[in-house]
Amino acid sequence: MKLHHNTSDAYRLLHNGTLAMGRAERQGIRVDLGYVTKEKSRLSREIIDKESELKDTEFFKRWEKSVVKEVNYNSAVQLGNYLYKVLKLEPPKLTKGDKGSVDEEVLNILKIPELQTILRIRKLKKIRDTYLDQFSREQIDGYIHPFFNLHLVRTFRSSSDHPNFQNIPKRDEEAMNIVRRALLPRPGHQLLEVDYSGLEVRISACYHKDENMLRYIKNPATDMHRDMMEQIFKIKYNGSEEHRLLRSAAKNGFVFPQFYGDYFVNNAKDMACKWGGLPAGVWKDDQGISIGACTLGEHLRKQGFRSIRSFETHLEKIQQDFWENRFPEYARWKRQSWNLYKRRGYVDMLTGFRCSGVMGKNDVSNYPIQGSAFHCLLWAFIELDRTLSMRSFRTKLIGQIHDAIIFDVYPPELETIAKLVHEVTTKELPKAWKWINIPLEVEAELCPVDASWAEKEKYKLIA
DNA sequence: GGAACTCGCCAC
DNA sequence: AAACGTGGCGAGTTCC
Repeated sequence: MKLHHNTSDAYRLLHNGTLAMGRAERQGIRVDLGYVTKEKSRLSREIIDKESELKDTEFFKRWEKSVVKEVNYNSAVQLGNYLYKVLKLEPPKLTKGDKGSVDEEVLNILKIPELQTILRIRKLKKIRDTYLDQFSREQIDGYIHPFFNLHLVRTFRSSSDHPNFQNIPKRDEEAMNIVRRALLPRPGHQLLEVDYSGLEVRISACYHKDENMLRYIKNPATDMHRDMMEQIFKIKYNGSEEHRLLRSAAKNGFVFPQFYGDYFVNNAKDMACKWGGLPAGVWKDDQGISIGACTLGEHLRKQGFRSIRSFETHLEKIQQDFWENRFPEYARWKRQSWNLYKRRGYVDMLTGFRCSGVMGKNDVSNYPIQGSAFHCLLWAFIELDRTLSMRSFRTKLIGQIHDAIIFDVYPPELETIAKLVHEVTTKELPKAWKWINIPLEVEAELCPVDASWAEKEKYKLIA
């Protein structure tokens, strides 16, 4: 596939973006090296403990007897052989290469206590070897300098490496705390993160201009994920913890995958496994969906769904309704883009970039949205970087995560910075790019002075 | 000893 | 008819 920055606007964005990224790269991010060293050895101690716990089991001794050389419990191949060939268990799920999978989901399903130990070790190793190790390896005088590449990604998004600053743990509480605790502001400064809310969904609306989608975006009283949750589970949203969980199942298990081009069969399976706590295997059969204790399963059973089949059929209808009635203009835009691509061999982005070459149906609609959503962030990043250097602020931009900017803030400048960021990201950008037909919103998080990136708190940019 | 592959897992 | 988009990186493995 080929990419072109075929307008001077697109060229300038890449040119100025590269310069701005370069400045952030040179600034770098401060690392607490003493902490990293101590934390790595603490993790190593726990790994050794768990290891001896594992090696002490009958499960492991049988494994040792089954192999000629030494057992490596970190090896997916060896674990797969042991579970599915020696112990002759039925693989609940296969990998892309058609072998028995041994990922986290599968190991949880198998209900073998020793596999929990392996999962624990995997997690600790991930934290130590992928994140903390990278920080100590890449740091120079106590600062890491992640690269932000603008020339590597098919969609004209960015990527980051050495170390990758764009995949630092966030959702897993423990991993998040351990890893982010290592990243600090400059002495006497504080870290600030500003995120665009729902940027890709909003940018998609700039392409398809779907009336119903525009209503959802423009009216803060409405919530498409809540509506989808009510439709899928046939209940009225009441804001309880349970209902919030079901809303997130609807959002991340149906709405977003549908936008990206997934379909109801996968949605049903995925929702059942991830939010219903159900083994993947049983979904192949026409088995009951109330196995185990699970919120989602409970609700579905109450609604009269007795099998995966019936839930699938239900989601099939919802999918139909989703594209035919809820977002018909979005669906039309997807079809039109695909037809246009088939005639011309390329798709253009609203930001002046062109993707051409062999693309799949989903790519044709996903690439322009993903790319130009990032370009919004990039435009704001360039503008803020320019203003901050021109006015000799001591606050610096130090990184970017697709729809978020990370600042190292000099506290006396905080209020000025907050106003400026809000102005540039939500007001100036739509003035510069007339095709933005929706309001843009940002959310911010701020760490206390001298506190690590683990200590983010919600922060209002404007009063 | 390195390239290229698979698998698993982190982010948006 | 077909069926989820973009990355980086570590460990294990195989091949040259």
